Amino acid sequence: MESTANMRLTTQRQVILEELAKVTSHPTANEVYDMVRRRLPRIGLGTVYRNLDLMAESGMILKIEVGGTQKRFDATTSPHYHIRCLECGRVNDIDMDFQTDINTAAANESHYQIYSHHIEFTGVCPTCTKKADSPLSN
Amino acid sequence: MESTANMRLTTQRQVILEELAKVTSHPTANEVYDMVRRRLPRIGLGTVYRNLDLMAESGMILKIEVGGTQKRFDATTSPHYHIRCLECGRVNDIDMDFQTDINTAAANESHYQIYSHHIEFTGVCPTCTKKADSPLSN
DNA sequence: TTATGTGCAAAACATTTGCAGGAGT
DNA sequence: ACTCCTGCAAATGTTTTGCACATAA
Repeated sequence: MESTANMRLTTQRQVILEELAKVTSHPTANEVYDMVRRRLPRIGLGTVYRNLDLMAESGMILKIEVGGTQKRFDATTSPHYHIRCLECGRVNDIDMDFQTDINTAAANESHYQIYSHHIEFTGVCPTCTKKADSPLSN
Repeated sequence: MESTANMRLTTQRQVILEELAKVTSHPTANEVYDMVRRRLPRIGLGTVYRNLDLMAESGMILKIEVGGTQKRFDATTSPHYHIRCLECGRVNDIDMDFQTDINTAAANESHYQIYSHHIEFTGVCPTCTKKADSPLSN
């Protein structure tokens, strides 16, 4: 299930991975496409989607399913939580303790087999907070 | 921000709210549309989307932004968490303690103004677990 | 009466997919 | 060589929107 065995090392895949690793933001597929296109102008958006999904399935990267309209991707695969700005949609990491015991608590309350959990905080990022405070904003 | 003051009480809105309150599942806009259409065959999908969004903004219902491809809606507005089945996409409530102190922990780790948080568990629901166990599944 | 809401259809997005040709092993 | 992968474009699925008509207050 987490095998990279049959994955060819194509130029497109290398560049996608490199570009994703360069940033600490959590770009959408389209943002990755824009980044990669600067180096590979002929790459197709479909290829970016296909490869981001494949890499996420194989565990090389993380596909972040937070609120908002687009999925986001993250080269940091260790478990961590995210915070999303309600104004601009930006997503950042939250460096707090991983709640290891929370799955057990949930297992007691449901008949699901529980695999994992994710916490998403919502709020307003520093940049947007400044904008809202500024007298220029209206 | 949470005012229902200017919202007319139309038949469409009453029915949407009633149908949503009938179920404990967390239907997508399209599922609400199907439910409502049995009583109001001429209602438009756009009306359902518009009203679900308005009701969510006014706090009458909850718009659930979990993983998966569609947003979901919930007539239960008290704070609670959700679990999503990775096989069939179904979403259920998790009746566990609300982690009131978690926002403070996150506030210490970010410069965001934190409004709220949501926890989404992922796993396999009882129905899909049975299917996977069954010798008929392959 | 009149501002707001509705139905319908088209548009706007995000994502997936089919296929002919291209490239890694 | 032989599969797997890519670019391109079309298709799909979800949500939003413009507009003429309808309706709650």
